[in-house]
Amino acid sequence: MQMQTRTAEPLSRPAAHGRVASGIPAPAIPSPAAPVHEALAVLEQFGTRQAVRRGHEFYAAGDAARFCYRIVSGSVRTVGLDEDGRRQIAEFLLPGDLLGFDSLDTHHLSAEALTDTVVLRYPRGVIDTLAEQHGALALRLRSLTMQNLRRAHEKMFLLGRKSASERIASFLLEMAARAPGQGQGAVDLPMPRADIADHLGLTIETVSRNIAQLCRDGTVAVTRSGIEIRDRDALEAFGTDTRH
Amino acid sequence: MQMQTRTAEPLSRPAAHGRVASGIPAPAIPSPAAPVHEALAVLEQFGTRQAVRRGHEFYAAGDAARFCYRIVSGSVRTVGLDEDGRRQIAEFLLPGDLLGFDSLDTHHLSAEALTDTVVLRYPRGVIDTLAEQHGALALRLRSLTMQNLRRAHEKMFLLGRKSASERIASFLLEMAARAPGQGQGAVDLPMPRADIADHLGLTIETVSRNIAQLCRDGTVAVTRSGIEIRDRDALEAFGTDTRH
DNA sequence: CGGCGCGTTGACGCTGATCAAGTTATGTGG
DNA sequence: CCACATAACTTGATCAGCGTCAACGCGCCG
Repeated sequence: MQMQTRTAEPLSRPAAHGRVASGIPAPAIPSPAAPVHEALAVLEQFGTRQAVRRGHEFYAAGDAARFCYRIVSGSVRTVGLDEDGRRQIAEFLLPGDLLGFDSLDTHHLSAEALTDTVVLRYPRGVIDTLAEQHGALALRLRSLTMQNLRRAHEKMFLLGRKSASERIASFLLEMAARAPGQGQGAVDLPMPRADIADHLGLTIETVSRNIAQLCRDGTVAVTRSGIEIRDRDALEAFGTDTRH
Repeated sequence: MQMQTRTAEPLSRPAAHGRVASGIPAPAIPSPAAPVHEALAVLEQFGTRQAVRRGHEFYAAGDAARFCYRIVSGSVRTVGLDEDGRRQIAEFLLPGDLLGFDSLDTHHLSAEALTDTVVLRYPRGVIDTLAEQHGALALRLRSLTMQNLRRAHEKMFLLGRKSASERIASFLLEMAARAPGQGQGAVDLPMPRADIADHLGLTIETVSRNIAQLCRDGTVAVTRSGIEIRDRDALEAFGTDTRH
């Protein structure tokens, strides 16, 4: 059972039940973090602060794409669901990442908060209008979608051609690269094992076993809510030469 | 050993050897086929006709993205290659399809002609300039990239979550939907089995076996350079209920 | 304390990869 | 036109990687 927050806008909702929201309008907040391209700066003044609780969704597959978001704090997953219940997580989003810029009319994936999350929310209409006038912004948005497309192709390669151990290693290295504290060190994994599995096209058990293996080798250590990379080289080699 | 054609522009080349080309400039050709959106019509006048022989490439991964293309006739594959030699085919392109609109600076995949192919070629610079002025075109291009992104997500689901037989069925149905003569009937498969395998994340043998199975069931029939769908419903069900 | 969500570990079996022939198309030079 | 070479495809036997099923441990919250 979920407690309702007492705020107004019903813009986020629990993944399967009713609607719970916490939207707080806020004017013209300058970029609080993350190196976002200058052409996107024009958007800033139209951003509205919004908080979404863990497990609740920003939007569902099939919803009209009325807003775009930038993550301020917290983390998000974009989820595709099959009629058979099979799940595919397209991507995990961390602070600074942009969300919902990849749908013009209708969202084809749903977006759910992995942890309590705060975002800046931009109305679609404003973005499209601005883009139409501001050529540089339009180009920037196109470039952004292309980056997503490139990442999607890399994921297609990972899913189609890599072994389970390679997938795990790639994933951990990717998360490490995106983490605030670069290089060797702690990597936060705000998502449960099931989400990692559904992202990598594996099962929970396989994910667990491979991480356990990395632990035994001393390549990584599991921490509360994440891992710590002990031997980056070994992690990069995991699955390519460690043939079993 | 490959014979050189005696034309000028070295814009296509054999997949691994030297350079062979057949570029014939042609002014202002109106859309010869395919329902392309009107906003793209402004591009038409800048198109240059180019022929590429089977097995030769339009561009390689890492090349500067100097041109975009529209397929007039023939067929194309976009290929990602790994240092270990593992291959991933991102998509197959048929007449009417657009190629190379998904890279701003550098191509991250290579594009190779599956069969002798004719395209209309557009210079990048012209497209970007036009897009900057012509808001509707910019929007259309963004929408195009988003469509590609959506297809990429569907492919991620296919690769991550579907069984071999489901992948084959999905692929054949997709090709059937894109074929000129819709519905039940002949589907041309201009690509070798190896390409289908590298597209679906399978091996040649598995592809062959599954198609053979469909044949035995009477669901499809193999023709020279393609298949014919005999029972569309059975094909859609293949792998979801036919548990072996 | 007991239930639940999450994670780990083990035993087993199936799907699809691998290895190995063998057969049919495609093309090339005599 | 045929002989030959090579690529493309098919088919079978075997194997292993990973999924499935099951049990168990742990932390959290009511």
